[in-house]
This record gives sequence, C-alpha cells and structure tokens, in this order.
Amino acid sequence: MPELPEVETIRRDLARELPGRRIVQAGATGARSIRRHPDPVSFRAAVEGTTVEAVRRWGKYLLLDLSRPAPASVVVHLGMSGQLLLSSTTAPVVPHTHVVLGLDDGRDLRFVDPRTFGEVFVGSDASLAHLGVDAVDGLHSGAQLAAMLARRNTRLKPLLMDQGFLAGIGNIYSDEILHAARLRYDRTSGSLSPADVRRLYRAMTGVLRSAIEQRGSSLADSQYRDAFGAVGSYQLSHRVYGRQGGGCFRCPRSTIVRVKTGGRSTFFCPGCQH
DNA sequence: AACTGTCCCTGCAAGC
DNA sequence: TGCTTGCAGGGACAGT
Repeated sequence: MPELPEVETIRRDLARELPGRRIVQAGATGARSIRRHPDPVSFRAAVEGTTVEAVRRWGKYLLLDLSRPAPASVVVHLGMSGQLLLSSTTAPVVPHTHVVLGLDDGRDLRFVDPRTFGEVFVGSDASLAHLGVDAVDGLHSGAQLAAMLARRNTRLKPLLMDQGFLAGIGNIYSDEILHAARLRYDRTSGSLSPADVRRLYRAMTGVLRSAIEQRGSSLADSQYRDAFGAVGSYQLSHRVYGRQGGGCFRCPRSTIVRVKTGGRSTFFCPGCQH
C-alpha cells in the first residue's frame, strides 16, 4: 500500500526520466481510474501533445506538471495496489493496465491498478487543497508539530493517518512511527508531554527518511514496485507491522500485539509503547 | 468534533 | 480438489 516513502521513491525515479519528455499518445481503458473525467476522450485531449516539465509529490499524490494548459498536472494516486511503470512501448501489457501515456522516446508510462482504488486525472494543485502539510517536506520542527497537535485532541494513530492533518502517512508507517516514538496508537494528542512530542517528531522524520532511503516497503500482497518494477527493502526494517506474536526488538520480553481499530489492523508493543 | 461502520475492488489464503 | 469466506486497505461517506 503505497504511502509517502513509496510515492517519493517513484517520484525520484520519474524526476530523472520524465522532464522534457513529450506525451505523444494517451489512452485510458479503465473508466474507474479516470473517474474524475467524463470520458477517456477528455482525458486524452488534456494530455496528448504536452511535455512533462517536473515531477512533484504532495502526500501520497504524484503530480506530473504539464507544459499546457498551465497550471495543470497529471495527478496520480496509487490507492492500495497502484503501480506507475516505465516500460518499452513494445512490452506486453499486463492485466489491470488502465492508463498508458506514450512518450516521445519509445517508452510508456503505465498505470496498473488491480483494486482500482487509485486514480489518474488532469488537475491543478487546487484539487489537492484538502491535504495538510506534507509529512516530510512540510514538517520542519518539533515546535511546528506541537502547535498542530495543540489544535486537536484525538487519538494519535487516526490523527497521523488524517491526510488533512499531515499528508502521506498510512497504516504501515503510522504503526512504525508510533513504535519508534514509544507512544500507543490510542494516546490522545492532548495528553502528550513536550518530551513525547519531541520523540514523535524525531520518529516521524527518522522512519520516513529511512524508508525513503530503502526505497519503500514491498509486502507480499500489496505488490508495491518502483517505476522500473523493482521492490523496496524497508519491509525488512519493520518493527511492528505484520509482526504480531513476535518479540519486540526494543523490549524482547514483550510480544507485538495486533488489534482492530477504526476498521484497520494496528500493531504495537504493549511493553514499551504508552 | 470525534469516532465507527460501510462501501468500493481484486487477489490470495484459509477452511470446509 | 474446489468451493466459499475472510482479509488486506485509502478515502469518501453516513450515522451516532
């Protein structure tokens, strides 16, 4: 399930390959993937003949900035199972390929998404106005985080996953961050001491930066791949996610527990998270 | 305002 | 073996 580190890995791949490339052909066969467009024709018309100028990320969204009509970008959200793959135009088209952008260098950018929770559309930054600051690029100090937390009083995990509060953190990284910060998922933001907030800030930046360095987490069922189809390695560094029944790496006498909350699985160590 | 449950969707694994 | 069931989850939404 692509979260900020996975999307940032893809962004870095594409930022080396796409700027200056012209989109010579655009096709969309998956109506649900381009659900913000009335039909594939309008999507194609907005994209074909444009040049990609930059590749940006905001939270879990990728933006391929187009030369026209300014300001417009191809906005991509990978949902749970989305992949954005650079491949030769002649490579076989795998099942669940919903959008194909043909480039002027003989390659395609293909959007593949079996579960169709992801989407692709042409839009401006205004279409992402509901997002909070980016959890890496927009968060600069523990004091800033403390001020943000002071405006809310709610459980930490849903707050970290609230894209309007902080953009980019999902189920896996919220659990990893909270374990690194030694805080329980159900601690309320209003109950945090200044030292707690400092640990949370350091855990957040530390976990996300390490995960980016290791090119994200590829799990058995999520099929996360970078733009060249390669897997990440941060799953090898997970301390709690998917480790229920295993020993805690920080306090080895404790066992990682899995609970269901808010309709999602949460993993934590009852021994060292409070 | 905060929280829970439901839905969308496919692939995979467990159980009968 | 072959079927059914449950589970995974990002985000929108309805209901409490």
